[in-house]
Amino acid sequence: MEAQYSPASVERTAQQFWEKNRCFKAIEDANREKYYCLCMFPYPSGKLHIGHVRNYTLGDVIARFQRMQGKNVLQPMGWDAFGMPAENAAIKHQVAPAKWTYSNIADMRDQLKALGFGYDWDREFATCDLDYYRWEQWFFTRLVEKGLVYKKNSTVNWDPVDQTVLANEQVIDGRGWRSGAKVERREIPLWFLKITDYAEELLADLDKVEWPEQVKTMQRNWIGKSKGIELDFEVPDVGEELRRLTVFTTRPDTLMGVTYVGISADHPIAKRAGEIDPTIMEFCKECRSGGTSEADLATMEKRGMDTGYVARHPITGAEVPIYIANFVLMEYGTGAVMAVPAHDQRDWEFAKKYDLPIQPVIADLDGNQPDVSEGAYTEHGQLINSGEFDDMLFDDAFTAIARQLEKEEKGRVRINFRLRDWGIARQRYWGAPIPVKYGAEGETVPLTDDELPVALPTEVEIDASGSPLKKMRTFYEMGAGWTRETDTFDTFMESSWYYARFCCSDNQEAMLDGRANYWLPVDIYIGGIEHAILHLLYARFFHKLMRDFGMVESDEPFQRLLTQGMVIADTYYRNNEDGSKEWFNPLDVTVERDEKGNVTQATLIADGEPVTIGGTEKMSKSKNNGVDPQSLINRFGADTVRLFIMFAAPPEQSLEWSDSGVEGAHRFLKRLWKITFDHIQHGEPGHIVSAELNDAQRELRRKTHETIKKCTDDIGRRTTFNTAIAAVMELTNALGKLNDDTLQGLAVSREAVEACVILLSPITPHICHTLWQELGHTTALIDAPWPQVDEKALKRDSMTLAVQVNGKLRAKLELPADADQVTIECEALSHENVRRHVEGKSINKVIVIPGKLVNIVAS
RNA sequence: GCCCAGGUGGCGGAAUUGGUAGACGCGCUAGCUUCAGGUGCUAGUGACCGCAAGGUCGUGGAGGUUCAAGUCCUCUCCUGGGCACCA
Repeated sequence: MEAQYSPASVERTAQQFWEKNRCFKAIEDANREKYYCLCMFPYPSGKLHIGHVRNYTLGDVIARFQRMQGKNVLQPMGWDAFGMPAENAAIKHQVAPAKWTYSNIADMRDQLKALGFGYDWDREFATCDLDYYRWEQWFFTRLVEKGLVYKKNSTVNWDPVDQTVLANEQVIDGRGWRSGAKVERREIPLWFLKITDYAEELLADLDKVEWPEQVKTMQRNWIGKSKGIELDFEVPDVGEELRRLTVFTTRPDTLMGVTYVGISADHPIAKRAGEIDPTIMEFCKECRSGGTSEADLATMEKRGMDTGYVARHPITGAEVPIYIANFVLMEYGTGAVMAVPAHDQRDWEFAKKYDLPIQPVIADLDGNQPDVSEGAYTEHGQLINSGEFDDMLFDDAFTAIARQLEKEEKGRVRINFRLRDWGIARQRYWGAPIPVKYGAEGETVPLTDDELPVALPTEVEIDASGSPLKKMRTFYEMGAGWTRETDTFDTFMESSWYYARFCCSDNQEAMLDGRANYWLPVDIYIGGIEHAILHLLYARFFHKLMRDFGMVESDEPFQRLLTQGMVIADTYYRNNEDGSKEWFNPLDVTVERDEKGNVTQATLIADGEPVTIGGTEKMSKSKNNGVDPQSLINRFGADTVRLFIMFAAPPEQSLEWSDSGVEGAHRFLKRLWKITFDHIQHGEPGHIVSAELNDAQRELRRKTHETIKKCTDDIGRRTTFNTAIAAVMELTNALGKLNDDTLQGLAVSREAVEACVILLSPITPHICHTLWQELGHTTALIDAPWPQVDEKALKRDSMTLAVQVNGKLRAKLELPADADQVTIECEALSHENVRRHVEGKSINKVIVIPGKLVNIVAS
């Protein structure tokens, strides 16, 4: 065995062994328990970044651990290859998206291999492969047949200079990112999937999955089921077809406090008012400027204008004004809201601004009328100023008001969802073409099976003015007056079912086959918390669609979910003369510290001059605080990178990058190597004979089995890999302290060394592979079973008890493990320091927590 | 603006069920080893007081519940994620 640890050769050897023996080839076997471990596949943007490394290390550790538990493990990898960055790169570098994407994939695949991840590469695919997206097109046409697809007008961000649709991220402060032009909200017809048909089930089935509670809560809130009343105001002066103005409210108990009605600028009544009054028309136009995102809409200045029309209150018949309000959107609900300024903060602010009446109709539970001069009173309470409904509480008022409205056919109880249907059409090139054709007479028809698939042309030139497909007659002209749809699918479509395709990616005849039911559902799905809502909700929806077509049997795609935090790093910068900042990579900066370790100053190595220390932020190109995984692998090896990433923080938290932390991880692996080397040098151990062990040997043995117990729980159940690594570090520390060359001494040391190697092997598989062989094993570590805890070795003869007086620690007692309550109390009370603190006081109570502490309550 | 998280030594973090706050690592300090070190080893390291024994304070802030609170409750401040066309 080499005395020195050299990661490059160790890693090459291990990776060649795994590849030669096809260790990660997953084969369906009905007699074995399967484990499908999946990480969110990457967008092939160019190079792997540390966030990917974190994600995939987490997955690989779990996959290797489960394999050692005897499971038949599937861990695939592929590429989420359609999307905007490829188009942006095409504009910037004059390279076609397909070429750029496949070249990035080749680079990133090499990097994944260098990190030693155990993927079944035979199942790999990219979503931009025709063999993948053709099934998506086929499935879409089936969804059309089933009535789950429809076309309707929807609002998009329109850049009037570039004459193109912008994504929300391309709208910065209401302006197009490239043109700088003021963005307009424009309505165009788009394709939608009826995800709302599944709203109830998407909500209910959250109870079936083992996901973090916070993610389930976010999804529940997103789906947003609420019970309310849909009710009709009558608009007398607007003409028969617009006479009924419908709103939805979850607070019918406040109905008597309605003092105006707010409508969208796109509402038919607003349009009618605009036809009459040009200032209203102008106002409606202004309401359409700015971005479409909910954050934009929620933070913009609330503005409104009186339409001149009035609405008749459905119960009192009183007339209230109808206002156009810029925060009411036609697409959400009915495009109109009833406003109760006394009990809704947004309505309150609007009423104050436009001097509309504020009428309190809810008192607190003691019947006190609320003060609404400084803000709305939004709590539930008892009704006042509400005529026959006075003194009712929320539930009774809801029922009574609903009954009356129903009787008069002016309203009905409704379950409402916040969730909206999924707009799946994009006016972009680099995506899967939507398989629809349009006839000369305006017919819209899905393509037939023999017209499928629609291949995306890859020889294209791209500029900033929208999709080239719209200019390619060879693409869209189908003959006989038929033209093809030039919109492409939202890329969330591809990421909604790739996990299923991995089960049978070689099938050329069908989207999925029976193998999907062997592997699915995914046992654990690992990826960024930023996907908590959209991607995960769409994938759940798609799974249910596939289930209803009989392609999968399970209700949910992902049984367990692990959401990882982001990777952050220090930032350093200098201010330029023009007010901008120049950012320096942490590698180019040295940090000085005082004798306590506090950072005093940071200087740029290149010129020795100081730089400003910025915050610790998400690794990004713009802040120049990224770390290149490849250079780390070259310098320290993949195992060091994997170890540091798993050690620095638990998976859910953000991970702060630290170069000295990486060095520390490397130091630990060198130490592990040296400990194993030294141990082997000391000769062959005997067999452990429990009865013959001395105290030090017994103690190390107990530590070994405590560590096995803790690591098993930390990796398998808690997924806190940082604490598992810390436990192994403690074991190596204990191991280093036992210098015992007797046969029994070497035997317990051997058990401890092997435990370290095997427990770390999912995390640092290469070094452990080699050390295992050096320890004389003839079979490979990857096929070794996970170690078992010897409960007998865990037994202790004595215990340490903390003794508190009035909750403050005053002494520690070492007592036999089987000491009884009376003995414990006597020993605690007779301790010198305890006596000092209870002197002159009477003891009221003694609380004994077995095995932990004694608290003496004295006064 | 709305929804969801998170704030613990100089730093990353640990404390799993209300029961000894600071495991493990980084950094720093001292010493030893080595021709040398960006090596290895040993010891120390929350703050304050004290020669020591020991004591006081301490988990973003303010209250509260409890024999006991980092952990539970109320309010509040700050940071991060998501908000439907970034992936």
